[in-house]
Amino acid sequence: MAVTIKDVAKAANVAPSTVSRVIANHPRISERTKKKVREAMENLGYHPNFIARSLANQSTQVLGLVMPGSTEVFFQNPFFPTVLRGLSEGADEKQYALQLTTGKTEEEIYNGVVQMVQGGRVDGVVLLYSKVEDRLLMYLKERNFPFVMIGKPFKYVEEITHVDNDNFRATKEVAQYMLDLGHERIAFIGGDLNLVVTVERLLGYEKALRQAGIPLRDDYIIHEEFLREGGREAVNELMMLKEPPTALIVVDDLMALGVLNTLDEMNIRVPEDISIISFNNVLMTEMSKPPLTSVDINIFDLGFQAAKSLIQRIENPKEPIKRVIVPHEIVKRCSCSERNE
Amino acid sequence: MAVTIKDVAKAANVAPSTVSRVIANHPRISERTKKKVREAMENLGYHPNFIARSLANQSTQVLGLVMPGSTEVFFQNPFFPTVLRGLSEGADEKQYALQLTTGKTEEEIYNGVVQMVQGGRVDGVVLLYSKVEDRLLMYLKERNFPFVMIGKPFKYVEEITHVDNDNFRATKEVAQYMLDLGHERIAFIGGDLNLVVTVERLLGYEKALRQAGIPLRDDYIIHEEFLREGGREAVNELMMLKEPPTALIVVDDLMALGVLNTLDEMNIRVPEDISIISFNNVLMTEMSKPPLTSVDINIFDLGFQAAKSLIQRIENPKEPIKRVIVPHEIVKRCSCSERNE
DNA sequence: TTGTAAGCGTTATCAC
DNA sequence: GTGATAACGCTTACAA
Repeated sequence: MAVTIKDVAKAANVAPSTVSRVIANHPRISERTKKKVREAMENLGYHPNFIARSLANQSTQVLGLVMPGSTEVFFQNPFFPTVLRGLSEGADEKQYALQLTTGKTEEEIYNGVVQMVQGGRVDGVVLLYSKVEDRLLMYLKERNFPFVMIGKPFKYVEEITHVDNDNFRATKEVAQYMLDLGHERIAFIGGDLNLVVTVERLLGYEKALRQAGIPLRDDYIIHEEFLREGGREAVNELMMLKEPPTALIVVDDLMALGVLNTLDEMNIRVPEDISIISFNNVLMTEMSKPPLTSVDINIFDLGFQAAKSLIQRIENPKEPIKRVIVPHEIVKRCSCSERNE
Repeated sequence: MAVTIKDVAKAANVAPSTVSRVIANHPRISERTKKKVREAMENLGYHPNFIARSLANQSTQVLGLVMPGSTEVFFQNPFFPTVLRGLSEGADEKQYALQLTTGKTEEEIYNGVVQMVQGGRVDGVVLLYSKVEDRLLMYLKERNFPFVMIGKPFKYVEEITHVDNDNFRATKEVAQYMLDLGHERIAFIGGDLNLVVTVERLLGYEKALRQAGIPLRDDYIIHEEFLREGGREAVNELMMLKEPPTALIVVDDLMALGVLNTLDEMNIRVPEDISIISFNNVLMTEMSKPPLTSVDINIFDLGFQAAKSLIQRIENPKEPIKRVIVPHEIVKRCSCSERNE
């Protein structure tokens, strides 16, 4: 059995409560006893028991991370490890630990989170996504349980602490960039329409075109659920059109890679024949052929800020709801060029 | 305040212990009381408190995951999310949760794990790597704390539960494959020499060449710590040689991608001028130009088996140490061809 | 079959 | 300043 606070107390000839106070660095404890107790702790190799502490405190110093339902797809995306690294650093700074939800289906995940929350395993929860329809979100909101969302809430924007890019503006800028290069036949290859990020980006794209007086075409807007394969599919559809686009806006680098591959097989050159821009700016964008122009959304920061916001929310529940917008930036590489007629 | 076992007891007109027994599905409880209690739980919306349970049981149903010191590099590798998915499924099956260690430096991680372990936060620990020299390993081993390693232990192979590929044999096969294609000038581009996997693969490579009667050349063996950049570096060195190799064995797909890029810049064609094979068979290998021949090491399974082995170890500490070897397979794509003189 | 009560390792509220 | 003691929510002998 491990050495407890009582053992230390005995060894140092004080009461357990005194030991507890020394650990907490309570102010009114004489330096002498502090030293005495600390020595005893050292000698016995004492380490505080988190579980007991959690029970007494009603707080665990653990943050729960919630993946979207389609774990398999999500895990494949370089977005995940990077945001995780950000979360990890943010949590670490304040001495919080990270716990993952497991579960493959949406149902399993929901139940897992409910257990986590009601079971008192975590002090707060990070939603790593934002869906249009989300039971879990409603659950957390109703309980008033501390949570933060990475992405923009579909509803209740003012009532939910979240960390996000301005995806609407980013995509508007991206479309404008293509317009400035002389493109007019600009297609949009989006992801799962249940994700708010897809919606936001689509709206930004539409806005830019509309402002430029270019009519929107349904056949230029495609949504694919899977990343790599999705890219292939989309290109196949678009290139069959009588008037194929000369520029593509792709909502994910991985998908863009699929696009690039398929285009290559079709002997369509990038950027000479068609321009491509995508989102996330993950490592691989540098290594593709040609290197992809991509919007850096600061994934690490998304995670880092989310952890910090959540912890703040946990520790100061009275403070007002916070929204953090992480800046983005178009990183120009070699996949876009002026339109050649 | 949340609803507790006592509230349920009151509502059902039984003692708290009875409620506890119902939860545990204790055999000698009458069906009638079971029903009564369950209804009360339902009505009150009762959820067991994991923390309290953990304290009473001295067990948390949580597994700790330990990253190698160089978190940043590790997170970038597609290996990580895949192994995590495997761990997640393995843990989920037995209703265990996953907790991550945070911390950037090796020192921070070490302390984090010690806290986790001594603080009773986790029932067992997964080491996601195997290093030649490892303080943490020694620490866990000395305490006899349940843990499992993904990779081959450098020492105490018989005494440590681990899940691994047969990397020695795999690399021998890979080298043999190159030999069979007529290559004799085969170079090896390895990773961090502190990782056992690098060592094992190097040994397999050497063995194959020696068996074929081909003298080992120091200048054909290169080790790089970082993945992408490492690939570039290595190619630069190798191609400067008077007798550059005609085949490359690269220990990581990501590194191989860097290799491919650099080669392309040098106008060296793959596989016409040089053949390449790498390890891990991550998604990107299919998408590179040309698609990479790679050794599938079943990363998901490594994680899955690790979780299962660890849980078994936790629940049956008496059982003998287990070693699981996950099979590998060379997935032939387009980056290797017969040697052209 | 069920109830009583001690215990898990802390923290926190009183006293002194 | 420090020491008793109750409390956190659950499990588990031991009784009944």
